[in-house]
Amino acid sequence: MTMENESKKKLRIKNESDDEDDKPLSKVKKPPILDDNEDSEDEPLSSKSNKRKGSPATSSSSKKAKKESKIKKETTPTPNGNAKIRKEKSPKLEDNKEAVDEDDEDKDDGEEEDDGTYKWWEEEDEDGSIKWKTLEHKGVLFPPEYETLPSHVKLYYDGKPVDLPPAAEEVAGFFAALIETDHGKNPVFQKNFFNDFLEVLKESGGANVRIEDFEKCDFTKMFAYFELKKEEKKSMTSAEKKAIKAEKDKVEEPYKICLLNGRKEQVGNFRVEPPGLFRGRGAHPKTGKLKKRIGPKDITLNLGKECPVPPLPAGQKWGEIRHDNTVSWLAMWRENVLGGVKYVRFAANSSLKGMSDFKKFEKARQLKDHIEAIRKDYKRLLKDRVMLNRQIATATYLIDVFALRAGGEKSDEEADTVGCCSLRFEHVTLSPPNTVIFDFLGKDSIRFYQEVQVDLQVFKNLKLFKKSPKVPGDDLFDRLDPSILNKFFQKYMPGLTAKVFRTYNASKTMQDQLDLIPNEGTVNEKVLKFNAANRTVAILCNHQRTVSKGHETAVQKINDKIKELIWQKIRCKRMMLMIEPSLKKKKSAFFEEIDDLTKEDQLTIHKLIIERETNKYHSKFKRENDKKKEENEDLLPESVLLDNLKKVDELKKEYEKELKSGKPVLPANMTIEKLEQQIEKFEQRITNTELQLKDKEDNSQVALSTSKINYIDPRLSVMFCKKYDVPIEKVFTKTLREKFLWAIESVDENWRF
DNA sequence: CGGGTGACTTAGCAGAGGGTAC
DNA sequence: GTACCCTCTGCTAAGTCACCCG
Repeated sequence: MTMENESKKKLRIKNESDDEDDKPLSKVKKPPILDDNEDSEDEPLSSKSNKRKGSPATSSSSKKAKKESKIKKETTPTPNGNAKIRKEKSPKLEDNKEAVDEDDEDKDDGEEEDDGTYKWWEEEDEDGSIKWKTLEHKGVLFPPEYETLPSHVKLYYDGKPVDLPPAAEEVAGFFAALIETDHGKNPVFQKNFFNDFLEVLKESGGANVRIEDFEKCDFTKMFAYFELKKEEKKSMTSAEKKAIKAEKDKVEEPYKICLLNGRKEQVGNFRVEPPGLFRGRGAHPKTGKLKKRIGPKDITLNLGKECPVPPLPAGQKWGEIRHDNTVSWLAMWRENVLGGVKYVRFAANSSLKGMSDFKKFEKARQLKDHIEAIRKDYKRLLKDRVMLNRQIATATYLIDVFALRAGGEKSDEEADTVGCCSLRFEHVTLSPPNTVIFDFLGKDSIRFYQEVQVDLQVFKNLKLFKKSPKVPGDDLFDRLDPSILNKFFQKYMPGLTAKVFRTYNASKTMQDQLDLIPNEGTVNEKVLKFNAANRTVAILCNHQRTVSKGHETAVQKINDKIKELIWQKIRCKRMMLMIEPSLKKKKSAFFEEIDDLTKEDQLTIHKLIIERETNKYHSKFKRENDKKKEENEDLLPESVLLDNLKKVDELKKEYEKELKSGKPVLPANMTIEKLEQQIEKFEQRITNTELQLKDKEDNSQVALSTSKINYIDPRLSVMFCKKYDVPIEKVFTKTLREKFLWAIESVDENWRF
């Protein structure tokens, strides 16, 4: 990995001198065309290539760009009434009001009277940089102290039991719990864990046995102990479980809510992350490293000046107390593995989060008014003679059409994943005339694989960007990074960045898909259609999930079910012919399928049925006898079971005969009409089951939730529900309903994205 | 003026919890 | 009532983007 990165860097440097190639392009005097309908601001675009070539700096672009966007803000016809849903003078709500909270259900009869919940979306919006006036909360909840294992549970080294100091035992335990998982089997994870483990062991005084080789460590006893504990927990009575839950709730309670400007709001992650082993995604070089325990001294609290500082046990102190009302976090600490900052924030249903969510979608909606111009421009710029402009245009195309992420640069301390700007030579394969194969790992090391047709000029450009001397490891967009791209976007619309395209295209796609759904059928059918629309969006955004363990068998089961239904149907048709042989000629199409199932197929189905029946009687017998045993009654004689099994045996014989003759036994009183009805029923069930199967298959690798939570404007879902008479619970879970309350309350069936 | 980093959104997964079939 | 399965929630890693500082 290091090697790769090394070579990447080298190649990049080499690239700079390869300017030769594009000189014909970049030398051209002509200013970037983008500006032709703007006044005359070409600098921001050429800034990076200027830098690369070390040309005399242009008078700082960023300030200008800022100024410019400000000017634009004023001149651009503001996207009108979109910004506010409803306006209201809404009083400041000086305290006392917060006495009412959770019981909003009963309260919302008179919604003009906004007691209960705070309807921020009906308020006048300020500039947004001040997040709060007062903020009061109880701080954070720390994980419990480590409890040492019973003395008989130990790590074994080279066959010998090891006495570990508690600190080291804890770390060993972190690993022991994972030995059966992919992480535990990952050599990088093992190595990183082991290094940190040895360190902790040394610091905590060492063990009775000298430990130096990971391979000689035996964690199985510890693992078994954890498994045992899990079992114990599972087999607790529900009363015990309830008691534990109640205790947990009680401890959590104070932390759950805070006071924001005097109003109650929920806190999100008030729990400090417990120590453990870092579980990086994909091929993360630091995966397995020890994530250290965080104490009060590591925590910075953020709250109002006048608010009481949450107390701590004697002798302990908070790391720092801040009163920063320009940020929306309540507490913060630095984490040791990546050196990043972790925050305690408001919950998703809080007004602050809701507001910024609303703004996000409004911004995306605003893009509607500019997208045409942007597309027109980038199509033109694809042929621009300035290399940078071509790269900007091509990247914009990829972001717009394939919903790629911006793709910022990453260090080699992280997994090697890419987005648009960081795409490399090897991630794109070109096949004339215009087929492109994308194959790379994106965010969370999720594979992006797509074989697509692109605009001819895009194809040519990609070819140009791959031109020798570029080789695998080189950046495709060697002039580009997200900040250049975003500066380009800001020219069209203030606040427009690469990620807005994803939101826009996702919501736009959803709107278009919903428009195609006819208002008919049952609620469940409509929900299925809704999910299908959702799935289109999820696919666009490449939201995946790993196929669940049981998926394969579940699919097999459904397939068996379908086969059996088909068999039943065919059987009915055969019976019809037994009653009325002349039908075969009269309705030949109808009877076409009667020989579709092979003997083997039929036999398999028979076997399945027989097996099922046998099991049924066995378990019935057992169940009834268990009950009798418990009630001290006489047990059923074996003969009861045997009688039932005899019935199964007769059925089996019947099937055997049927298989030979091709003729089922005709039940008494059977008529053509009855059979027709049955066939219809079977056909219905077959269609339903097939739909169910398709849904399952289609969904097995696609995660719908991510787009529903982050990309699809919730007002679309609300609109759908109102328009199609679908209860909102069918598309939003309880948490989502809370998160999207602002959307649920503010739109009707005519709303459009 | 560009690299680092703070603050925020977006992401998949594990485990809890709740519903359903037997 | 139990086993199983699927959905939902909580968790925390991994992105994006703006701003700050040397």
